Amino acid sequence: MNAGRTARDRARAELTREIKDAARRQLAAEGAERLSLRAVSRELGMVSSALYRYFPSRDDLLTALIIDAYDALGAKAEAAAKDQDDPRTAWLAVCRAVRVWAVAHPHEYALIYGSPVAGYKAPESTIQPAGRVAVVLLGILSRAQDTGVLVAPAEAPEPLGLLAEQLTVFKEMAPGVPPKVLVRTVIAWTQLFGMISFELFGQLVGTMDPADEFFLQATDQLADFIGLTQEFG
Amino acid sequence: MNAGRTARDRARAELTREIKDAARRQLAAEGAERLSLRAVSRELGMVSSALYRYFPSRDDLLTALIIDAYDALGAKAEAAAKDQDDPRTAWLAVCRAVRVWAVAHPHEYALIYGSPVAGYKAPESTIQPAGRVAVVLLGILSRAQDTGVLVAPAEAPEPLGLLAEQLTVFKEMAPGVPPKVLVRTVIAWTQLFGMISFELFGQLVGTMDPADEFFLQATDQLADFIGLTQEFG
DNA sequence: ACATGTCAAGAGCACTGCTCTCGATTTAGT
DNA sequence: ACTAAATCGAGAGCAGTGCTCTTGACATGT
Repeated sequence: MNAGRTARDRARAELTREIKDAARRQLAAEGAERLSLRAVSRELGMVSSALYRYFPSRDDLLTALIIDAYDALGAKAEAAAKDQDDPRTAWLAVCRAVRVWAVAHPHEYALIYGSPVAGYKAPESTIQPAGRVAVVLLGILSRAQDTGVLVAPAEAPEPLGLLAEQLTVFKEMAPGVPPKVLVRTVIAWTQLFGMISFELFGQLVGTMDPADEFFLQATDQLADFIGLTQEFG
Repeated sequence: MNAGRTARDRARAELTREIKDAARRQLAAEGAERLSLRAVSRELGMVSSALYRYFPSRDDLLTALIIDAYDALGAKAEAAAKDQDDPRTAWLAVCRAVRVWAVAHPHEYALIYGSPVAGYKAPESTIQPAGRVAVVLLGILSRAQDTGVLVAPAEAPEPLGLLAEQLTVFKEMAPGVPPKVLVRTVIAWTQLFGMISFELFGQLVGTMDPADEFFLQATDQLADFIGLTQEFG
């Protein structure tokens, strides 16, 4: 049973990886819709039907790519956060890292944050990797709270009713952070990806393109909005 | 030359409309990727090749649907703005109208604000309709400025350099509105569609779903963020 | 050495977008 | 009113797609 022991197991793992690599290359070149099993098989010099031994369907191959993309982005976000001590700097670094990854892998970004692929239902296995960036952001908030550099904005209203209930998931991930800050964090979270999507999907062309300065300005203001104070030397 | 005079012209206009309607039905049922010319032709009881007399390619049909979608959304936004006197109320009404339309037409929303269709390059003709919602929002800002209910936030930094230059387009559409407010408007603009995209594309499932209360809360705070003050009875 | 499970290959089905040709019909110019 | 041009739907056909099923070769564990 030992994983990867027999030659067959090793060959299988290797080929699975090669298929995903080829698929990623196609994804980058053509986009998700034009990802074709036959083209992948052609690139690998095998027959299309053989791919079905490794991925039961095109959707399963897509799922694998989606999970890999979430994980790659999540890893970048985690790395960016770890490099910084000051929570506000960490926040900005994570925002920047997410954008850098997105710009470098636009098709993979579109795969996970763009419109859902037609007829494709995201399986359970994708939701955990999908949450990694949010976990990082909440971790930063939590640390800021602990070190006293998080100052809940006075003008932010206290969330009530259903909205307060919906925060429970986040409360557990960032204990001690005031609910009003959590709401603003969710706002900032959707804002972060909203900006990147607009940039990558061409909505900013003719106005805020290139978006570097706008992005810096926006994430900085969002840090204020959340209540992440500047640290003093 | 008189448009729509001959029987042929009328028949052509009619059929063009029917093709788009059928395509929209397919879009709603299956999504953009699965929009098939053959299926449309089947629904209309004609042969697939005949469709090419009306739309030179599948992409051209998509373009027509995209423009129609932008126009439909733009019309809703304009109507929502016209119904309100108070700028802040108008702002909230437009945000709400955009979301209502998006929820009612998720596939059309995905078509215009989701990931670009593979291999599809948006033609010039789409950029004017694409700007309608932004024009409405800037109009509200401009009116707020004129009536004195727009109070530029003191803590917002003054945009400099490239960022200040990129605002020129918006300055013309909303004369008199301070640059710092324009930057925040763009932030709010990306935020609005970021939230809706997250909601429609399933990123909020398990947390802020349903997103009604969150959306209300967010748009309200965004109004503050921009500087749209509450009006007093 | 043998039965078992796994593998790539190939043929085939029902689709797709798109092109071209073919007559039929309608329009526009004289 | 007659004719030439433009337009139309139909049909065949090409190259591509995802996917299924069968076949024969190979490696695996006993």
